[in-house]
Amino acid sequence: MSVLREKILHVASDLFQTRGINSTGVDTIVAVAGTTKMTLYKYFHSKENLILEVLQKSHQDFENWLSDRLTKSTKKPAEKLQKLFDFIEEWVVAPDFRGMAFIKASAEFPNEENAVHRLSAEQSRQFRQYLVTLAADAGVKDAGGLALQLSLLIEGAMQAEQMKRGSGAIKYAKKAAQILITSALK
Amino acid sequence: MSVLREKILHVASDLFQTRGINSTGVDTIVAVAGTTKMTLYKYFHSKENLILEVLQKSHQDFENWLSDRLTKSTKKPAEKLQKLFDFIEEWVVAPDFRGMAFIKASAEFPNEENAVHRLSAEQSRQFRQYLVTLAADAGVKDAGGLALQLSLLIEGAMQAEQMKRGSGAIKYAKKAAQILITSALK
DNA sequence: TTTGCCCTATACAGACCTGTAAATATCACT
DNA sequence: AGTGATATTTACAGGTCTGTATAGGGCAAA
Repeated sequence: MSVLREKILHVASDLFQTRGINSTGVDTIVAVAGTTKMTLYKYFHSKENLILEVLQKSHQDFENWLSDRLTKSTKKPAEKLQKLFDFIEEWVVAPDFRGMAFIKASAEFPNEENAVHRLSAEQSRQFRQYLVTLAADAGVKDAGGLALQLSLLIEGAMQAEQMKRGSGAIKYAKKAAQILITSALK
Repeated sequence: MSVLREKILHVASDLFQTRGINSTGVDTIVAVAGTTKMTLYKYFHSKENLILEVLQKSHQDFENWLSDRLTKSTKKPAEKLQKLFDFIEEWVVAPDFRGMAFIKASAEFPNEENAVHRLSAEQSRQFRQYLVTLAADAGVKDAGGLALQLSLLIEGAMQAEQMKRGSGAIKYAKKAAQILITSALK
């Protein structure tokens, strides 16, 4: 894959998170990436297409990172659930954390028929599904229920942290998760 | 206050929620409201000003409604905390629910120095502060902690519900809240 | 040197955006 | 009838947006 293509993806991702998607023009993207619109439109045929690719990359990066981290930390399914929030916290307190991409995207494109909104909803569903397998492997009875609750805590904490850095939301989310997990395992 | 002024506020609030703030032009607002730009700019001197007023109105409407509902339901502080999620659910499942305004606004204006972002953050803080008093009155020791956790659940559930209506997120948020409240009261 | 390929530079079309100007219309009140 | 406040109409200025057209630069391989 072209180096320019990846550069554009990376720059666009950064600008979308820090300035908002609709407030970031393609002119700004190519200027920061050090290329021209012609090249951008060669690789991504429209801005909407670029947005969709940025979303997918962001989501994949996050899920890959989390999944790697979890599999390397322990092999016992029950412990994975316990470690989950440690890694989420690690992700959130990283200096380049800018919020969860699909949450912002769905806010900027509220129309349910819009392609960006649909992808965002799909990614949210996918992430929750990943939590379901974690919970099920750990022996939780209502895995779907616990996964949904944990996803609310995670997405809520990320939302809170990007709204006000250092709010400590993730710390309390972790404590809440501990209680909910313990309760669900009984 | 002028009837046209209120009409503009109402229409803008609706359009901002359903189409997004940046994607809604003032031309569209005045067309739907049945008036003209001149009138809009007489009452609200800029679009940013209009956005800020819409945000404040939305937030006040929500807090007034919730506060009224709670004070009328019971006088025992401990019961208020229990009833809280019943009313939140009632609010969320209403057919005209479109998500929490300040969450979307902060996503569309991520810059921390932006006036809209700052108001959103302030409203988020304000809502959490309201939960703190509820928890404190109910005799919770770490009222701030529980309030933060409940706010994560509420904002997460609202986010999930506006992303996909009828997701049942609020039901599981309620169950989680029950567990967290019980645990915090011990 | 020529061919082919990737990228750049620049300009532009057409649409939409916010905000304003100036003249006109409506209507209540005196 | 006349006055003043309020709202409408139409037009426009100046800017930004997405997407495209056109011409050329740089470089590797034949």
